[in-house]
Amino acid sequence: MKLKNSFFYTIRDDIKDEDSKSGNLLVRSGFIKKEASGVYMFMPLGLKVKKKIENIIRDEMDKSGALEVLMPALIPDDIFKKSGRYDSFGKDMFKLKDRNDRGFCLGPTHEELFVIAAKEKIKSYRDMPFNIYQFQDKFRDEARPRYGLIRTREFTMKDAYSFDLDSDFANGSYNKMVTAYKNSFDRMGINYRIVRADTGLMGGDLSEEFQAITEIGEDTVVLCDKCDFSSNIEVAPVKANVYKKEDEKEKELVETPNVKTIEDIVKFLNIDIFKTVKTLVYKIDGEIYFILVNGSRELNEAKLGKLLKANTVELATDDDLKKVTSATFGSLGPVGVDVKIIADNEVLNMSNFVCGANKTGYHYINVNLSDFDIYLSGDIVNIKEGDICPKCGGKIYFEKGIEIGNTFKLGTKYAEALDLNYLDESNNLKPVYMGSYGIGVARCMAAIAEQYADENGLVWPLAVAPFAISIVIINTKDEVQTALANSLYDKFSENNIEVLLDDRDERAGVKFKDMDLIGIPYRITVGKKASDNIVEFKSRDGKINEEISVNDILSKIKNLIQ
RNA sequence: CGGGAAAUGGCUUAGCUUGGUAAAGCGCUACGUUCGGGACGUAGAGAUCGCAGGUUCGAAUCCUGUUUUCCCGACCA
Repeated sequence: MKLKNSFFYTIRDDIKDEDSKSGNLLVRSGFIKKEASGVYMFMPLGLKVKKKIENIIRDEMDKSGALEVLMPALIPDDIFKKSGRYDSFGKDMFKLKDRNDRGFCLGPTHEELFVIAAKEKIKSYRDMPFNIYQFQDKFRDEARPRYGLIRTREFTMKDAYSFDLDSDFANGSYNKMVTAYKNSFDRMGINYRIVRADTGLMGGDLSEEFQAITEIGEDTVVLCDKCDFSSNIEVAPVKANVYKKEDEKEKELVETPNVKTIEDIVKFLNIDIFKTVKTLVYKIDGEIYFILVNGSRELNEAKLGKLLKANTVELATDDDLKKVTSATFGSLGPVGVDVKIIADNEVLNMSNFVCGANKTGYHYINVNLSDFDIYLSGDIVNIKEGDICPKCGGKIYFEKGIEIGNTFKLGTKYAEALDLNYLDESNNLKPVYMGSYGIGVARCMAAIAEQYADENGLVWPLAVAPFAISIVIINTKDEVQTALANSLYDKFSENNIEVLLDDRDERAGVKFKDMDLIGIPYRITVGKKASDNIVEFKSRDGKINEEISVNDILSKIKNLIQ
């Protein structure tokens, strides 16, 4: 590509309303442009990077034996009604009607369609295993698009689906995909961790996420400083602190005016936060519960929901609370209330603790488990930094992550909902075991931009860079320079090396700044020494900066890019 | 969906408190001087100030509504 007279632009100023590093740089460098919240155009260089990422993934998918297909984005809504996900997606689904008033949606995901496709083939146990995948734009009307390409409403996803006879075969297919994913992300140069995750809307038996480690990630990745434990915080098991058992004292009512929060009570009574119990009020499937956690802990609603096998878990309102006690938030506790009480495991280890007295402005001190009844207990809190690793006893720390890939063992959930069965050797009808596997293509692009950028702009790893080399002509009026630069351009092109020629009539500084901003890995500068057949060779990461003879340049670059 | 902020030439912003129909830098056009890390001078083009109402002799500015965008949170494969 030659820049003169081409569709190429950069923007000098920071972009208003594009605060993330990757979003800002990708827009400034002219790779993408925002059209609406969470909706982006891909410009020539941006599209090139996107395609590179897709091709790496495609290559690894093909190597794993999967076959590429393409499903429609426009999908009749009744198949989502049949699987039950029409309602569970709710407002996140873009819904529309055709001219005959038939309901359609823009596909938020494609499990249902792939099941229908698979039915065409699967009749007998001889028809499996296989894995089919696609690159397809997904549409989700996100409540809050953000961070440039990281959370958008239309995005390209590589989604794959495996079909197997039973759980063991399904595990084999699953592991193949994990390998393909590792290879893909390694080739892109992404720093990532594989973490255990919640199965969420997809359902199924197991979910793992590939989390790119960045400063602005949406997810909290839980890691151990000693072992390879890694988990999304939403499912990280917590090893409850064990406290020294004290002799039980008699509980005592104390006046605590204006004490609302745990911090207030810790200050007011001058006690250790670990001696306090926080009481939260939740409405779970319509019923009010008091939830007890140690004062230092944060409740995990997903864990709570799972413990009760509940469909809806929501914070109770003031009105809900009035039905069970006259006390207000800040003075609630488990003693003397006619409400089911759910306690975190850690609370079971506590004694002589402090909690609200269900009388506004009062707390109890020296409360013990014998002072109230616990309906149910379990692990219902978030792990926190400094906690003991549930696997090895090391120390837990957090990183922020962007979910770039996700793998699910779906089991028979979709096969049963959508009647995907096969006949086994003994002529028994059995449900198919599925797996589903997604990679967010543009998220990978954003994650790489986040991980590799510096103060001058983007720094693409070679594998995903829009071009391997840029050639800058210092003085376009100098015929020697122009001729040399063009001959180098032709030579690289002939050797299938992707090259960008900056032949614009701009001052040298402008071109240098632009080449840095768009992050081309290698740059050749054709300047004063062109007449001596000498050019400069520089790498974007700063590791190489030298003068080199044009006779050596091709072999040098071939060596670098293999 | 809760909380916060913002919307003014292509981009980034000033002006708004205390109403008098728009300003700067960058970018763009022309000419000249420059020319190895986002040059400088001169002269230009380019904005019904998000939209709709209202108050007023007069609204970018005050009031009401509305739309859009970003940030924090909730939600989220």
